[in-house]
Amino acid sequence: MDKYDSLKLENQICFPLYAVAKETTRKYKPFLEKLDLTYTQYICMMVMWEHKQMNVKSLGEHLYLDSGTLTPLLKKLEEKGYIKRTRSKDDERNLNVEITKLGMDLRDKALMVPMEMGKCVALSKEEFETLYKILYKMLGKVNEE
Amino acid sequence: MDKYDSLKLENQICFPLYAVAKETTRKYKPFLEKLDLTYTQYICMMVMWEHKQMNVKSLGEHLYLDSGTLTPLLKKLEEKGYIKRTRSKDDERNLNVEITKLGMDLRDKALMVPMEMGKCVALSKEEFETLYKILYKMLGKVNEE
DNA sequence: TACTATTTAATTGTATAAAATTATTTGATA
DNA sequence: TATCAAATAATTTTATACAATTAAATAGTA
Repeated sequence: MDKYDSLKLENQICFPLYAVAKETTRKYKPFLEKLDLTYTQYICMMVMWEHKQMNVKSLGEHLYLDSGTLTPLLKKLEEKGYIKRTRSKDDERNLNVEITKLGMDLRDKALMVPMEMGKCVALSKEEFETLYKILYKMLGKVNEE
Repeated sequence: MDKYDSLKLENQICFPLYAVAKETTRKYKPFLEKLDLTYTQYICMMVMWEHKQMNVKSLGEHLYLDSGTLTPLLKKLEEKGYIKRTRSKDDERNLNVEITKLGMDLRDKALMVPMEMGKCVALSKEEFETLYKILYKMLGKVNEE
């Protein structure tokens, strides 16, 4: 127990958070490759599958990402043909993102992803729920103020 | 409850993991700037403060990072004067990383970081410990196989 | 010993991320 | 209405990350 204990990796909560997030994302790769998606593109498609249509700002709020990340990412998704980007007529500052037929078709193939990933996460139902609650609590707290 | 529920962000554990890790890392920035460190450089220094000396491979195992990330990062830390990089004489494949006097001096200033960050994480002692256990369990599981 | 396989860093290429700045459009108001 | 402020994406810059490849050194072995 010395003065510098607080600076040890093992005493920090943020390090395992960082490492688990990174390793988990990495685990997605083989499954997402079959859909020609990266992890960030995948979570973006998840929002689009559900909402069909959304502007960049809202998308960023859903995903905790800003336009610096989203703009190039959305251009790639558009190149793949999964979404369409158009300026809103009501307010030309807004860029509207809309899912395409091809994008919607991808949804059925994507069902395999959470199913396969579920096998990789070795948590009980209770642990899953506990983790879920704590993370969303942190997300609320980290974001406030 | 429909067929596609598993593809909603809110039903996935990996998304809040990803978001919390990202937002938490971002919270570090103002504190780490005072030390002229990024988050990745900081966790790298944490290992060096504790071990004083270590090769790139071990460092990567501690941090879950590979040479593609570490090589440029370590060069930057060397430029700042916090570490020294030298080939091992026993085995010239190994690059030995050693902390410098300047690097060790940084340790006292760094004590402020976990202290300040502690205030930002709104978790009870119990939640902290529960989260800690679950994350390390996942780290074990995600990495095995 | 000569040859092969393995280990270790470094390099290359692609994709995030975030902060800061810029450009355009819209809203507010004097 | 003219001007200023705010909102929204895009751009620029810097720093990760990781997969795949390369290069060098070492270990193993016929």
